[in-house]
Amino acid sequence: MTDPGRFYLTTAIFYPSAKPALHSMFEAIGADMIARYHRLLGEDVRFLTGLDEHSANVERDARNAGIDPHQLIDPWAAEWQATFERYEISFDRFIRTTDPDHADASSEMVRRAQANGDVYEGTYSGWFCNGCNEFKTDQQLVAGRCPDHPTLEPVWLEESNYFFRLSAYQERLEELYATNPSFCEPEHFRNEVLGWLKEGLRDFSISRSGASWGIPFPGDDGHRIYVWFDALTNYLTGAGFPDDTDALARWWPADLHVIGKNITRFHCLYWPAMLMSAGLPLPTQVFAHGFMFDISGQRMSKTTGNTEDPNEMADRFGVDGVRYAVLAEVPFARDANVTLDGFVRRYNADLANDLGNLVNRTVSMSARYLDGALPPIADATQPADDEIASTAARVVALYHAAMERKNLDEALAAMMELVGAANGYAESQAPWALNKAGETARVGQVLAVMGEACRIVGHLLAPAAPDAARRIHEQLGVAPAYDERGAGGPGLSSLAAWGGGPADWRTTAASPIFPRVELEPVG
RNA sequence: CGCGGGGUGGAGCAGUGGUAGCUCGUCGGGCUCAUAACCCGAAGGUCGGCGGUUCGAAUCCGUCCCCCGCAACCA
Repeated sequence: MTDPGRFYLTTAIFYPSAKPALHSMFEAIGADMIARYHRLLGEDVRFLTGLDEHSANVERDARNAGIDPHQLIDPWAAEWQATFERYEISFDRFIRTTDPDHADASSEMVRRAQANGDVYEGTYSGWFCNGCNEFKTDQQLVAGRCPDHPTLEPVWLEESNYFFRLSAYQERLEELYATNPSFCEPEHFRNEVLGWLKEGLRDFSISRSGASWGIPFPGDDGHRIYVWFDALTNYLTGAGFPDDTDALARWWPADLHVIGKNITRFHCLYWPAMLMSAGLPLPTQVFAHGFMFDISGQRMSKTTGNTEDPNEMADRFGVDGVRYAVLAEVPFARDANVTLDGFVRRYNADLANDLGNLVNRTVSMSARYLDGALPPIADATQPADDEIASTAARVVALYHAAMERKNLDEALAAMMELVGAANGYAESQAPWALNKAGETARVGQVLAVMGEACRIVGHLLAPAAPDAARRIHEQLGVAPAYDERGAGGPGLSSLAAWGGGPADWRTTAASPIFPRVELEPVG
């Protein structure tokens, strides 16, 4: 039984290159919104992300450059971590699979599988490229040739390596999904997993010989641990496995693995089987998100050059702008076609025009008409006022429900509904006209309602765009209720309750929080 | 017949039996507190094709076409 007050979540570890592309940031940003949301709920959150560094490509590129793999990868890792930090990804640990404690964890997982009789020596066969010095899958080969070494004929090679007896877990995995279907969400990806399960599970290879880059295979120095016992185990390393029993008791099993939809097979079948073999409890849920595609439906990737540079985007419309635009534009559970212009339009429409302008007009009028002093919200009792209050309550409920299902875009759409209602309220109440008519008391009530709506919106925005949320509250004159990571607050239900504003509420000076961004001229 | 997802106004999406909705864009009007922002209204779709069930189908059934993903260290 895990402590309901704690929440341990992870992203997949990223396959490194010189610097992260937008699609990698998408997963980190989505997971970060979930992490921050749970901190806002008052939970003790641990958030793990990092890099998967034991790739054959890294070894090969380093060898070609005549350097140690670490010389190649360390600057990359520094660049990734810096970008994650710039993007306010509130990780507790940035794990690298080359970290020493991770080698211990991976080795221990292999040893446990061995002790449980789930590891055997078998024969792996496949197309081997002598240029790359590695096996290639059918899909990697282009017209039967290695794309990197088209002049070389790949050879069919067999090598002896170690296998994990996944097939032995067929029934237990079937039982897992029969009793606990939400282990894999969303449903359409679970259906796919169930399909694979129905087809029958095949043992998978867990070692490679001949490589020196990687974690030595326990009991056979000629082999390195291959992929999954290395990569998946990072989630355990990040929780203190195997030696830090206190941390492990606190954080394992994980509450949530956020992953890309392409690796559901490994997280939803391999991983639980590995944990069963090791005698460890299973995570609560694996959530697979969709992908971003460019406008023509092409998958974004560095090779096709159709991805965006997250640092350039942040230069253009701010870290929070990018975070929001990406989260709002892509349904987390599904694929989406995206464009840079689409992100800019989303930013302008939602953040600059609707939300930013709402805050700006509220704070401006408060300063101009009331010298910044907002009266108690309890004075605002007209039907229109009550209507905004009930809209706020309904929106907060929708927001929670959407977050519970990890429908991040839906949560933000709910937030925007309150923004829209508040802008409509401003129009119908017209405090500028009331002021002209000398109805000062009513002006105060209307602006108090608008300020209160903005205050709540700020909290709902905080997991997605933390810095912008801080600035909104600053201009409203609302003291920070939690730290920069969203922790230490009284809980979102009290923060987002109508009437939770400061007792003696003083707004400060208005200045645009989300400046409009011009669309770049075509061509 | 391998498995899964998808095909809805110019773009992106919601909608699983009862007058087809949202956001952006476009056009018209209003307001002037505000970031040329905000508010209201309008135009625009035979819901991939065909067949069927039903009083009634985007929604259920059948069939066909097209797109995407899938045991790979690609998010």
